[in-house]
Amino acid sequence: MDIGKVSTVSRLPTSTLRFYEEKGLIESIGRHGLRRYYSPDVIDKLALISLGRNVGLSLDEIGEMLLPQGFQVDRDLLLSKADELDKKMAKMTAVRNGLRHAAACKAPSHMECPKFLRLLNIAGKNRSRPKNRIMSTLKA
Amino acid sequence: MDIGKVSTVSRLPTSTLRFYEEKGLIESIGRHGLRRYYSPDVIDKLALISLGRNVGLSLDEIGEMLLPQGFQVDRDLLLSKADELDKKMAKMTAVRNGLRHAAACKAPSHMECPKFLRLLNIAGKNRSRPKNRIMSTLKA
DNA sequence: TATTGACTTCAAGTCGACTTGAGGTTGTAG
DNA sequence: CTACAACCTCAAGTCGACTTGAAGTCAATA
Repeated sequence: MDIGKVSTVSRLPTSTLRFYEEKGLIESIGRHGLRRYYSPDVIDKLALISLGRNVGLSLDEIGEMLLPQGFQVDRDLLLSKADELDKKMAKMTAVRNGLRHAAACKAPSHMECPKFLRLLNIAGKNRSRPKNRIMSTLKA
Repeated sequence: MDIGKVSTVSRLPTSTLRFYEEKGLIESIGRHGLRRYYSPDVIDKLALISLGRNVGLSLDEIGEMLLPQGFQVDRDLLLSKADELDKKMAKMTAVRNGLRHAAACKAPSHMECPKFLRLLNIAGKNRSRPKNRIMSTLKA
């Protein structure tokens, strides 16, 4: 497939595909003249990358885990990423509960509502800021 | 408290505190000369902000929900953010499962392992890229 | 064969979330 | 009363993840 086809089926702009290739996340199977050609396999790989981005992994993190044949590398890394996801989900659950409570609670100030504070303090454990960066807005 | 105290207890640099103030996320209760003074309440608010950042909300999103007295604004917004968190957690669960499977599975290529693909396809539903941006690495 | 639209490269721009730096002010310990 | 650490402002820089733009190449259709 050429890059245009990959772009339409993956729903990613060609600029992003070139950028991913430059970063070593995907590779073309060759060129026809200047033009990149891709194996259809790239589609699944791109889906995996998008999924990773969607759950908050950086391109570098994804790159560490993603060899030509899918997720791989040392199993410990994979498992530790899985654990990180679990931790983050625990926090997200607390925040979600806090939001639902705030939406339901009649208290004038949530900062003084013990239930609200309790919900969020559970998650407040381990309150470190991320070392490098941000996360997608939950648009996804 | 002065900004230095807030910084040490919140574990956020003063530059971040000034930046948050500029964005309207927090406010000082006044000045002594040039120097900002804060009510102790700001600490909880900063904890809420950090928590929000940690689970992937942008400062703007947090700002929408965070009035002087904590989470507030229209309940529908709060509930829809809660729903977004649920959706993202569903994806994260799928990825986590995929990672654990990949770590355990002896198949040479996960891209051809039906179990792996099935795990991730669950999450592959609704595969759109976020409109604006990223998410913290899971350092937190 | 000439055009055109899809491709190419490379450099620079953008956005969110901060951080850093230069240059200035001030509350307080000595 | 002076030194100085801690504050201040404002502009510019950084980082990840892309996007945009200029300028060029080329395969396929008219």
